[in-house]
Amino acid sequence: MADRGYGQFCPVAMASEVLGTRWTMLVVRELLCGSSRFNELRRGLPRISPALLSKRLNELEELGVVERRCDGERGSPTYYLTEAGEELRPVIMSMGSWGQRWLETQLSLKNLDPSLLMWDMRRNLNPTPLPSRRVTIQFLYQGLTRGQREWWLIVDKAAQHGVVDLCMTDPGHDVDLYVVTELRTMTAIWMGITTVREASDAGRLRLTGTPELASRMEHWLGLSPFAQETKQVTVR
Amino acid sequence: MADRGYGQFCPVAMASEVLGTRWTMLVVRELLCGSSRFNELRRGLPRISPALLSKRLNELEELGVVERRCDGERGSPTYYLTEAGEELRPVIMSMGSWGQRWLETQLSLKNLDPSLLMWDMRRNLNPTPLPSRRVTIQFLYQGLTRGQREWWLIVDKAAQHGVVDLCMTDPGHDVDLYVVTELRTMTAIWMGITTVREASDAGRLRLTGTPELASRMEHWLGLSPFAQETKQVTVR
DNA sequence: CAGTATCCGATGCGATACTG
DNA sequence: CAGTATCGCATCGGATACTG
Repeated sequence: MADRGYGQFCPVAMASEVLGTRWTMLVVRELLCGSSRFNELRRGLPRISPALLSKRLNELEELGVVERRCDGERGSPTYYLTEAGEELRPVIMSMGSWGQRWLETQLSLKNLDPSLLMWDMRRNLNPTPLPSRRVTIQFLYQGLTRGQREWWLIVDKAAQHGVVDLCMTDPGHDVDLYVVTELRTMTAIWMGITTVREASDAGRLRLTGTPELASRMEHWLGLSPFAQETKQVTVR
Repeated sequence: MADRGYGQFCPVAMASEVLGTRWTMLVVRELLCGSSRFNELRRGLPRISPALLSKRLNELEELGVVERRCDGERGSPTYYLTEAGEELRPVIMSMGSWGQRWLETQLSLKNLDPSLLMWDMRRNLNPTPLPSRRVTIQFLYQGLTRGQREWWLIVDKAAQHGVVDLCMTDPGHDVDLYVVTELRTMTAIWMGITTVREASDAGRLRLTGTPELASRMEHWLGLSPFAQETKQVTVR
Protein backbone atom coordinates (compact mmCIF):
# COMPACT_ATOMS: atom_id res chain seq x y z
CA MET A 1 0.00 0.00 0.00
CA ALA A 2 2.80 2.30 -0.92
CA ASP A 3 0.41 4.76 -2.53
CA ARG A 4 -2.84 5.75 -0.95
CA GLY A 5 -3.76 7.50 -4.16
CA TYR A 6 -5.24 6.20 -7.37
CA GLY A 7 -2.20 7.05 -9.46
CA GLN A 8 -4.34 8.73 -12.09
CA PHE A 9 -4.04 12.22 -13.51
CA CYS A 10 -7.78 12.34 -14.22
CA PRO A 11 -9.39 15.22 -12.31
CA VAL A 12 -12.17 12.95 -11.08
CA ALA A 13 -9.58 10.69 -9.51
CA MET A 14 -7.71 13.61 -8.03
CA ALA A 15 -10.89 15.05 -6.55
CA SER A 16 -12.01 11.67 -5.23
CA GLU A 17 -8.74 11.24 -3.44
CA VAL A 18 -9.33 14.47 -1.60
CA LEU A 19 -13.08 14.44 -1.11
CA GLY A 20 -13.50 10.73 -0.61
CA THR A 21 -12.07 10.52 2.89
CA ARG A 22 -14.56 9.93 5.60
CA TRP A 23 -16.44 12.98 6.92
CA THR A 24 -14.80 15.41 4.52
CA MET A 25 -17.87 16.08 2.40
CA LEU A 26 -20.01 16.51 5.47
CA VAL A 27 -17.63 19.02 6.98
CA VAL A 28 -17.88 21.01 3.77
CA ARG A 29 -21.64 20.66 3.82
CA GLU A 30 -21.76 22.14 7.32
CA LEU A 31 -19.58 25.05 6.28
CA LEU A 32 -21.76 25.61 3.22
CA CYS A 33 -24.78 25.72 5.51
CA GLY A 34 -23.22 28.52 7.45
CA SER A 35 -21.52 26.92 10.45
CA SER A 36 -18.20 28.48 11.21
CA ARG A 37 -17.20 27.58 14.77
CA PHE A 38 -15.67 24.32 15.87
CA ASN A 39 -18.46 23.29 18.19
CA GLU A 40 -21.07 24.50 15.76
CA LEU A 41 -19.60 22.08 13.26
CA ARG A 42 -19.62 19.32 15.84
CA ARG A 43 -23.27 19.93 16.42
CA GLY A 44 -24.03 19.20 12.80
CA LEU A 45 -21.72 16.18 12.89
CA PRO A 46 -22.53 14.53 16.21
CA ARG A 47 -20.62 11.32 15.55
CA ILE A 48 -17.32 12.86 14.53
CA SER A 49 -14.60 12.91 17.15
CA PRO A 50 -13.03 16.26 17.91
CA ALA A 51 -9.65 14.90 16.87
CA LEU A 52 -10.92 13.90 13.47
CA LEU A 53 -12.78 17.14 12.90
CA SER A 54 -9.63 19.04 13.75
CA LYS A 55 -7.67 16.87 11.34
CA ARG A 56 -10.14 17.38 8.52
CA LEU A 57 -10.21 21.12 9.03
CA ASN A 58 -6.45 21.23 8.84
CA GLU A 59 -6.41 19.13 5.70
CA LEU A 60 -9.03 21.33 4.09
CA GLU A 61 -7.11 24.43 5.06
CA GLU A 62 -3.94 22.95 3.61
CA LEU A 63 -5.86 22.20 0.43
CA GLY A 64 -7.08 25.76 0.16
CA VAL A 65 -10.71 24.87 0.69
CA VAL A 66 -11.08 26.28 4.17
CA GLU A 67 -9.73 29.46 5.67
CA ARG A 68 -9.20 29.70 9.41
CA ARG A 69 -9.67 33.12 10.88
CA CYS A 70 -8.63 34.12 14.34
CA ASP A 71 -10.88 37.09 14.89
CA GLY A 72 -9.43 39.69 17.15
CA GLU A 73 -6.58 38.90 19.46
CA ARG A 74 -8.39 36.80 21.95
CA GLY A 75 -11.38 35.52 19.99
CA SER A 76 -11.76 31.88 19.19
CA PRO A 77 -11.04 30.84 15.63
CA THR A 78 -13.66 30.52 12.93
CA TYR A 79 -13.66 28.58 9.70
CA TYR A 80 -14.87 29.75 6.33
CA LEU A 81 -14.88 28.32 2.86
CA THR A 82 -12.53 29.89 0.37
CA GLU A 83 -13.59 30.41 -3.22
CA ALA A 84 -12.42 26.87 -3.93
CA GLY A 85 -14.57 25.63 -1.09
CA GLU A 86 -17.58 27.61 -2.16
CA GLU A 87 -17.26 26.01 -5.58
CA LEU A 88 -17.85 22.64 -3.98
CA ARG A 89 -21.47 23.64 -3.65
CA PRO A 90 -22.50 22.11 -6.99
CA VAL A 91 -20.72 18.90 -6.04
CA ILE A 92 -22.53 18.67 -2.72
CA MET A 93 -25.84 19.64 -4.25
CA SER A 94 -25.63 17.10 -7.04
CA MET A 95 -24.68 14.39 -4.56
CA GLY A 96 -27.57 15.32 -2.33
CA SER A 97 -30.06 15.45 -5.17
CA TRP A 98 -28.92 12.07 -6.35
CA GLY A 99 -29.18 10.66 -2.86
CA GLN A 100 -32.66 12.02 -2.43
CA ARG A 101 -33.81 10.60 -5.75
CA TRP A 102 -32.20 7.20 -5.65
CA LEU A 103 -31.42 6.05 -2.16
CA GLU A 104 -33.94 4.15 -0.14
CA THR A 105 -36.02 6.35 2.06
CA GLN A 106 -36.13 3.62 4.62
CA LEU A 107 -32.39 3.89 4.92
CA SER A 108 -32.71 7.60 5.67
CA LEU A 109 -35.52 7.10 8.08
CA LYS A 110 -33.42 4.61 9.97
CA ASN A 111 -31.08 7.45 10.78
CA LEU A 112 -33.60 9.54 12.63
CA ASP A 113 -32.04 12.08 14.92
CA PRO A 114 -34.06 14.82 16.59
CA SER A 115 -31.07 17.03 17.31
CA LEU A 116 -29.95 16.99 13.68
CA LEU A 117 -33.47 17.63 12.50
CA MET A 118 -34.03 20.53 14.86
CA TRP A 119 -30.64 21.96 14.06
CA ASP A 120 -31.50 21.87 10.38
CA MET A 121 -34.91 23.36 10.98
CA ARG A 122 -33.37 26.10 13.02
CA ARG A 123 -31.14 27.21 10.21
CA ASN A 124 -33.70 26.89 7.45
CA LEU A 125 -36.65 28.46 9.19
CA ASN A 126 -38.10 31.38 7.31
CA PRO A 127 -39.04 34.17 9.72
CA THR A 128 -40.65 36.39 7.07
CA PRO A 129 -44.23 35.13 7.40
CA LEU A 130 -44.04 35.28 11.19
CA PRO A 131 -45.25 38.20 13.31
CA SER A 132 -42.74 40.73 14.53
CA ARG A 133 -43.07 39.83 18.17
CA ARG A 134 -41.20 36.95 19.73
CA VAL A 135 -42.70 33.59 18.81
CA THR A 136 -42.16 30.35 20.70
CA ILE A 137 -42.89 27.01 19.10
CA GLN A 138 -42.64 23.80 21.03
CA PHE A 139 -42.06 20.46 19.33
CA LEU A 140 -43.04 17.32 21.15
CA TYR A 141 -41.87 14.03 19.70
CA GLN A 142 -43.99 11.16 20.86
CA GLY A 143 -42.19 8.04 21.89
CA LEU A 144 -38.79 9.57 22.46
CA THR A 145 -37.07 9.52 25.77
CA ARG A 146 -37.15 12.51 28.02
CA GLY A 147 -34.32 14.81 27.00
CA GLN A 148 -34.95 14.10 23.35
CA ARG A 149 -38.68 14.66 23.35
CA GLU A 150 -39.10 18.37 23.85
CA TRP A 151 -37.64 21.14 21.72
CA TRP A 152 -38.30 24.85 21.53
CA LEU A 153 -37.74 27.14 18.60
CA ILE A 154 -37.79 30.79 19.52
CA VAL A 155 -38.02 33.24 16.67
CA ASP A 156 -37.40 36.86 17.42
CA LYS A 157 -36.84 39.11 14.47
CA ALA A 158 -35.64 41.89 16.74
CA ALA A 159 -33.06 39.75 18.54
CA GLN A 160 -29.51 40.93 18.16
CA HIS A 161 -27.69 37.61 18.46
CA GLY A 162 -29.59 35.66 15.84
CA VAL A 163 -33.16 35.38 14.75
CA VAL A 164 -33.82 31.74 15.59
CA ASP A 165 -32.89 30.05 18.84
CA LEU A 166 -33.10 26.35 19.61
CA CYS A 167 -33.55 25.06 23.14
CA MET A 168 -33.80 21.64 24.69
CA THR A 169 -35.00 22.99 27.99
CA ASP A 170 -38.08 25.03 28.66
CA PRO A 171 -37.14 28.66 28.05
CA GLY A 172 -40.06 29.66 30.24
CA HIS A 173 -41.90 31.73 27.67
CA ASP A 174 -45.52 31.25 26.81
CA VAL A 175 -45.75 28.84 23.93
CA ASP A 176 -47.47 30.17 20.81
CA LEU A 177 -47.68 26.88 18.96
CA TYR A 178 -47.41 23.24 20.00
CA VAL A 179 -46.37 20.69 17.39
CA VAL A 180 -47.06 17.13 18.50
CA THR A 181 -45.99 14.31 16.22
CA GLU A 182 -43.56 11.45 15.80
CA LEU A 183 -39.97 12.14 14.89
CA ARG A 184 -40.38 10.00 11.83
CA THR A 185 -43.29 12.05 10.56
CA MET A 186 -41.55 15.36 11.14
CA THR A 187 -38.42 14.09 9.41
CA ALA A 188 -40.48 12.89 6.45
CA ILE A 189 -42.01 16.35 6.18
CA TRP A 190 -38.61 17.96 6.35
CA MET A 191 -37.35 15.73 3.57
CA GLY A 192 -40.33 16.42 1.34
CA ILE A 193 -41.58 12.85 1.51
CA THR A 194 -44.85 14.05 2.94
CA THR A 195 -46.35 17.45 3.74
CA VAL A 196 -47.68 19.26 6.77
CA ARG A 197 -51.13 19.07 5.27
CA GLU A 198 -50.99 15.35 4.55
CA ALA A 199 -49.68 14.56 7.98
CA SER A 200 -52.28 16.77 9.65
CA ASP A 201 -55.11 15.27 7.66
CA ALA A 202 -53.93 11.80 8.58
CA GLY A 203 -53.83 12.81 12.23
CA ARG A 204 -50.11 12.15 12.47
CA LEU A 205 -49.32 15.80 13.16
CA ARG A 206 -51.22 17.91 15.68
CA LEU A 207 -50.93 21.67 15.86
CA THR A 208 -52.41 23.57 18.77
CA GLY A 209 -52.06 27.22 19.70
CA THR A 210 -52.25 30.40 17.66
CA PRO A 211 -54.28 29.46 14.56
CA GLU A 212 -52.34 31.82 12.28
CA LEU A 213 -49.06 30.11 13.17
CA ALA A 214 -50.59 26.71 12.58
CA SER A 215 -52.14 27.55 9.25
CA ARG A 216 -48.98 29.20 7.98
CA MET A 217 -46.65 26.43 9.06
CA GLU A 218 -45.88 25.39 5.50
CA HIS A 219 -44.59 28.90 4.94
CA TRP A 220 -42.32 29.47 7.91
CA LEU A 221 -41.09 25.91 8.18
CA GLY A 222 -38.14 25.63 5.83
CA LEU A 223 -37.60 22.26 4.19
CA SER A 224 -34.48 20.37 3.32
CA PRO A 225 -32.72 21.84 0.28
CA PHE A 226 -33.42 18.55 -1.46
CA ALA A 227 -37.08 18.31 -0.58
CA GLN A 228 -38.25 19.17 -4.07
CA GLU A 229 -36.28 16.35 -5.70
CA THR A 230 -38.66 13.60 -6.61
CA LYS A 231 -38.00 10.24 -5.13
CA GLN A 232 -37.43 7.59 -7.78
CA VAL A 233 -37.27 4.70 -5.39
CA THR A 234 -40.43 3.27 -3.93
CA VAL A 235 -40.79 3.49 -0.21
CA ARG A 236 -41.04 -0.11 0.82
CA MET B 1 -17.09 1.24 15.38
CA ALA B 2 -20.48 -0.36 15.50
CA ASP B 3 -21.80 1.81 12.69
CA ARG B 4 -19.84 2.43 9.56
CA GLY B 5 -22.38 5.03 8.55
CA TYR B 6 -22.77 8.64 9.49
CA GLY B 7 -26.09 8.16 11.21
CA GLN B 8 -27.64 11.09 9.38
CA PHE B 9 -30.80 11.19 7.32
CA CYS B 10 -29.40 14.01 5.15
CA PRO B 11 -29.19 12.90 1.52
CA VAL B 12 -25.65 14.18 1.23
CA ALA B 13 -24.63 11.92 4.07
CA MET B 14 -26.49 8.98 2.58
CA ALA B 15 -24.87 9.52 -0.79
CA SER B 16 -21.42 9.98 0.73
CA GLU B 17 -21.72 6.71 2.53
CA VAL B 18 -22.32 4.95 -0.74
CA LEU B 19 -20.11 6.91 -3.10
CA GLY B 20 -17.31 7.62 -0.70
CA THR B 21 -15.80 4.16 -0.60
CA ARG B 22 -12.54 3.77 -2.37
CA TRP B 23 -12.68 3.24 -6.16
CA THR B 24 -16.46 3.50 -6.34
CA MET B 25 -16.59 6.82 -8.15
CA LEU B 26 -13.92 5.74 -10.57
CA VAL B 27 -15.76 2.56 -11.44
CA VAL B 28 -18.80 4.69 -12.22
CA ARG B 29 -16.63 7.05 -14.26
CA GLU B 30 -15.39 4.15 -16.36
CA LEU B 31 -18.91 2.93 -16.96
CA LEU B 32 -19.99 6.46 -17.89
CA CYS B 33 -17.15 6.57 -20.39
CA GLY B 34 -18.49 3.50 -22.08
CA SER B 35 -16.57 0.57 -20.65
CA SER B 36 -18.74 -2.43 -20.02
CA ARG B 37 -16.55 -5.53 -19.70
CA PHE B 38 -14.66 -6.55 -16.60
CA ASN B 39 -11.22 -6.33 -18.12
CA GLU B 40 -12.10 -3.17 -19.96
CA LEU B 41 -12.86 -1.64 -16.58
CA ARG B 42 -9.60 -2.95 -15.21
CA ARG B 43 -7.77 -1.26 -18.02
CA GLY B 44 -9.12 2.10 -16.97
CA LEU B 45 -8.37 1.28 -13.32
CA PRO B 46 -4.95 -0.33 -13.45
CA ARG B 47 -4.34 -0.29 -9.71
CA ILE B 48 -7.57 -1.90 -8.62
CA SER B 49 -7.39 -5.57 -7.72
CA PRO B 50 -9.81 -7.88 -9.48
CA ALA B 51 -11.29 -8.87 -6.15
CA LEU B 52 -12.08 -5.31 -5.25
CA LEU B 53 -13.48 -4.46 -8.66
CA SER B 54 -15.74 -7.46 -8.40
CA LYS B 55 -16.84 -6.37 -4.97
CA ARG B 56 -17.58 -2.84 -6.09
CA LEU B 57 -19.57 -4.03 -9.08
CA ASN B 58 -21.67 -6.25 -6.84
CA GLU B 59 -22.27 -3.42 -4.41
CA LEU B 60 -23.28 -1.09 -7.23
CA GLU B 61 -25.58 -3.71 -8.65
CA GLU B 62 -27.16 -4.22 -5.25
CA LEU B 63 -27.62 -0.47 -5.02
CA GLY B 64 -29.36 -0.33 -8.35
CA VAL B 65 -26.67 1.72 -10.02
CA VAL B 66 -25.25 -1.02 -12.22
CA GLU B 67 -26.98 -3.70 -14.21
CA ARG B 68 -25.14 -6.90 -15.05
CA ARG B 69 -26.15 -8.51 -18.31
CA CYS B 70 -25.18 -11.99 -19.34
CA ASP B 71 -25.56 -11.68 -23.07
CA GLY B 72 -26.57 -14.88 -24.76
CA GLU B 73 -26.11 -18.18 -23.05
CA ARG B 74 -22.39 -18.43 -23.29
CA GLY B 75 -21.28 -14.83 -23.57
CA SER B 76 -19.33 -13.18 -20.84
CA PRO B 77 -21.17 -10.70 -18.66
CA THR B 78 -21.27 -6.99 -19.27
CA TYR B 79 -22.03 -4.10 -16.96
CA TYR B 80 -24.16 -1.09 -17.69
CA LEU B 81 -25.37 1.86 -15.70
CA THR B 82 -29.02 1.93 -14.80
CA GLU B 83 -30.94 5.18 -14.88
CA ALA B 84 -29.80 5.80 -11.31
CA GLY B 85 -26.23 5.25 -12.44
CA GLU B 86 -26.57 7.48 -15.45
CA GLU B 87 -27.80 10.21 -13.14
CA LEU B 88 -24.47 10.14 -11.37
CA ARG B 89 -23.03 11.89 -14.41
CA PRO B 90 -23.58 15.40 -12.98
CA VAL B 91 -21.93 14.31 -9.74
CA ILE B 92 -18.87 12.98 -11.54
CA MET B 93 -18.72 15.96 -13.86
CA SER B 94 -18.94 18.49 -11.07
CA MET B 95 -16.26 16.67 -9.12
CA GLY B 96 -14.01 16.56 -12.17
CA SER B 97 -14.54 20.19 -12.98
CA TRP B 98 -13.75 21.15 -9.46
CA GLY B 99 -10.63 18.99 -9.47
CA GLN B 100 -9.45 20.52 -12.69
CA ARG B 101 -9.99 24.05 -11.42
CA TRP B 102 -8.66 23.76 -7.93
CA LEU B 103 -6.24 20.91 -7.49
CA GLU B 104 -2.58 21.36 -8.10
CA THR B 105 -1.55 20.49 -11.60
CA GLN B 106 1.74 19.25 -10.26
CA LEU B 107 -0.17 16.64 -8.34
CA SER B 108 -1.83 15.42 -11.53
CA LEU B 109 1.38 15.47 -13.45
CA LYS B 110 2.95 13.30 -10.80
CA ASN B 111 0.50 10.62 -11.76
CA LEU B 112 1.63 10.30 -15.34
CA ASP B 113 0.64 7.04 -16.91
CA PRO B 114 0.99 6.43 -20.63
CA SER B 115 -1.46 3.54 -20.72
CA LEU B 116 -4.20 5.58 -19.05
CA LEU B 117 -3.48 8.52 -21.32
CA MET B 118 -3.55 6.42 -24.47
CA TRP B 119 -6.65 4.61 -23.32
CA ASP B 120 -8.38 7.95 -22.77
CA MET B 121 -7.17 9.27 -26.11
CA ARG B 122 -8.42 6.16 -27.81
CA ARG B 123 -11.93 6.65 -26.56
CA ASN B 124 -12.10 10.37 -27.12
CA LEU B 125 -10.48 10.54 -30.54
CA ASN B 126 -12.66 12.21 -33.12
CA PRO B 127 -12.43 10.33 -36.43
CA THR B 128 -14.55 12.84 -38.37
CA PRO B 129 -11.75 15.07 -39.65
CA LEU B 130 -9.63 12.07 -40.65
CA PRO B 131 -9.54 10.57 -44.14
CA SER B 132 -11.65 7.53 -44.88
CA ARG B 133 -8.72 5.19 -45.35
CA ARG B 134 -7.01 3.49 -42.44
CA VAL B 135 -4.73 5.87 -40.55
CA THR B 136 -1.89 4.83 -38.26
CA ILE B 137 -0.43 7.23 -35.76
CA GLN B 138 2.57 6.34 -33.68
CA PHE B 139 3.29 8.02 -30.36
CA LEU B 140 6.81 7.95 -29.05
CA TYR B 141 7.36 9.08 -25.50
CA GLN B 142 10.91 10.14 -24.89
CA GLY B 143 12.53 8.97 -21.74
CA LEU B 144 10.17 6.09 -21.01
CA THR B 145 11.34 2.54 -20.84
CA ARG B 146 10.88 0.20 -23.75
CA GLY B 147 7.39 -1.27 -23.50
CA GLN B 148 5.96 2.05 -22.37
CA ARG B 149 7.54 4.22 -25.02
CA GLU B 150 5.77 3.26 -28.20
CA TRP B 151 2.05 3.33 -28.88
CA TRP B 152 0.01 3.06 -32.04
CA LEU B 153 -3.45 4.41 -32.66
CA ILE B 154 -5.10 2.92 -35.71
CA VAL B 155 -8.20 4.67 -36.95
CA ASP B 156 -10.28 2.90 -39.53
CA LYS B 157 -13.72 4.30 -40.12
CA ALA B 158 -14.66 1.22 -42.10
CA ALA B 159 -13.61 -1.25 -39.41
CA GLN B 160 -16.36 -3.40 -38.08
CA HIS B 161 -15.10 -4.01 -34.56
CA GLY B 162 -14.50 -0.43 -33.56
CA VAL B 163 -13.17 2.66 -35.14
CA VAL B 164 -10.09 3.24 -33.00
CA ASP B 165 -7.56 0.59 -32.04
CA LEU B 166 -4.75 0.97 -29.56
CA CYS B 167 -1.59 -1.14 -29.78
CA MET B 168 1.55 -1.38 -27.72
CA THR B 169 3.33 -3.45 -30.33
CA ASP B 170 4.05 -2.51 -33.90
CA PRO B 171 0.97 -3.44 -35.92
CA GLY B 172 3.16 -3.54 -39.01
CA HIS B 173 1.31 -0.90 -40.99
CA ASP B 174 2.96 2.09 -42.56
CA VAL B 175 2.82 4.94 -40.09
CA ASP B 176 1.03 8.06 -41.32
CA LEU B 177 2.03 10.33 -38.47
CA TYR B 178 4.73 10.18 -35.83
CA VAL B 179 4.19 12.09 -32.60
CA VAL B 180 7.38 12.48 -30.63
CA THR B 181 7.20 14.16 -27.25
CA GLU B 182 7.46 13.64 -23.55
CA LEU B 183 4.63 11.96 -21.68
CA ARG B 184 4.33 15.01 -19.49
CA THR B 185 3.78 17.28 -22.46
CA MET B 186 1.22 15.02 -24.06
CA THR B 187 -0.65 14.69 -20.79
CA ALA B 188 -0.64 18.47 -20.33
CA ILE B 189 -2.13 18.84 -23.81
CA TRP B 190 -4.76 16.24 -23.04
CA MET B 191 -5.71 18.06 -19.87
CA GLY B 192 -5.95 21.42 -21.58
CA ILE B 193 -3.03 22.89 -19.67
CA THR B 194 -1.21 23.56 -22.89
CA THR B 195 -2.05 23.12 -26.57
CA VAL B 196 -0.65 21.24 -29.53
CA ARG B 197 0.35 24.54 -31.08
CA GLU B 198 2.10 25.83 -27.99
CA ALA B 199 3.98 22.62 -27.48
CA SER B 200 4.97 22.46 -31.15
CA ASP B 201 6.15 26.04 -31.19
CA ALA B 202 8.20 25.40 -28.09
CA GLY B 203 9.76 22.37 -29.73
CA ARG B 204 8.37 20.03 -27.09
CA LEU B 205 6.15 18.20 -29.57
CA ARG B 206 7.37 17.01 -32.96
CA LEU B 207 5.02 15.82 -35.67
CA THR B 208 6.37 14.14 -38.76
CA GLY B 209 4.52 12.40 -41.58
CA THR B 210 1.43 13.35 -43.54
CA PRO B 211 1.19 17.15 -43.21
CA GLU B 212 -2.62 17.13 -43.26
CA LEU B 213 -2.73 14.85 -40.24
CA ALA B 214 -0.22 16.98 -38.42
CA SER B 215 -1.94 20.26 -39.13
CA ARG B 216 -5.33 18.92 -38.16
CA MET B 217 -4.18 17.25 -34.96
CA GLU B 218 -6.06 19.72 -32.78
CA HIS B 219 -9.23 18.57 -34.51
CA TRP B 220 -8.96 14.80 -34.36
CA LEU B 221 -7.25 14.59 -30.99
CA GLY B 222 -10.00 14.64 -28.42
CA LEU B 223 -9.20 16.29 -25.11
CA SER B 224 -10.18 15.45 -21.58
CA PRO B 225 -13.80 16.31 -20.85
CA PHE B 226 -12.49 18.79 -18.31
CA ALA B 227 -9.93 20.45 -20.56
CA GLN B 228 -11.98 23.60 -21.00
CA GLU B 229 -12.22 24.24 -17.27
CA THR B 230 -9.83 27.02 -16.40
CA LYS B 231 -7.24 26.24 -13.82
CA GLN B 232 -7.49 28.49 -10.79
CA VAL B 233 -4.35 27.25 -9.16
CA THR B 234 -1.01 28.44 -10.38
CA VAL B 235 1.28 25.78 -11.75
CA ARG B 236 4.27 25.98 -9.53
C1' DC C 1 -11.68 -14.07 -20.03
C1' DA C 2 -13.90 -13.22 -15.65
C1' DG C 3 -13.66 -13.57 -11.76
C1' DT C 4 -12.78 -16.20 -6.30
C1' DA C 5 -10.12 -17.36 -2.45
C1' DT C 6 -7.01 -16.38 0.97
C1' DC C 7 -3.97 -13.86 3.69
C1' DC C 8 -2.10 -10.26 5.98
C1' DG C 9 -0.45 -5.57 6.80
C1' DA C 10 -1.16 -0.65 7.23
C1' DT C 11 -3.88 2.81 8.92
C1' DG C 12 -7.92 5.18 9.50
C1' DC C 13 -10.58 6.30 12.81
C1' DG C 14 -13.34 5.78 17.11
C1' DA C 15 -13.14 6.34 22.23
C1' DT C 16 -11.56 8.61 25.96
C1' DA C 17 -9.06 11.65 28.62
C1' DC C 18 -6.79 15.73 29.13
C1' DT C 19 -5.18 20.99 28.49
C1' DG C 20 -4.61 26.20 27.58
C1' DC D 1 -14.67 26.82 24.23
C1' DA D 2 -11.44 24.69 21.11
C1' DG D 3 -8.97 21.75 20.50
C1' DT D 4 -4.48 17.86 21.46
C1' DA D 5 -2.76 13.42 23.00
C1' DT D 6 -2.78 8.69 23.20
C1' DC D 7 -4.22 4.02 22.35
C1' DG D 8 -5.81 0.14 20.19
C1' DC D 9 -8.67 -2.36 17.22
C1' DA D 10 -11.32 -3.33 13.27
C1' DT D 11 -11.45 -3.31 8.58
C1' DC D 12 -10.34 -2.03 4.25
C1' DG D 13 -8.08 -3.19 0.62
C1' DG D 14 -3.51 -4.66 -1.66
C1' DA D 15 -0.92 -8.72 -3.30
C1' DT D 16 -0.90 -13.09 -5.01
C1' DA D 17 -2.47 -17.33 -6.47
C1' DC D 18 -5.87 -20.07 -8.24
C1' DT D 19 -10.35 -21.80 -11.04
C1' DG D 20 -14.51 -22.63 -14.31
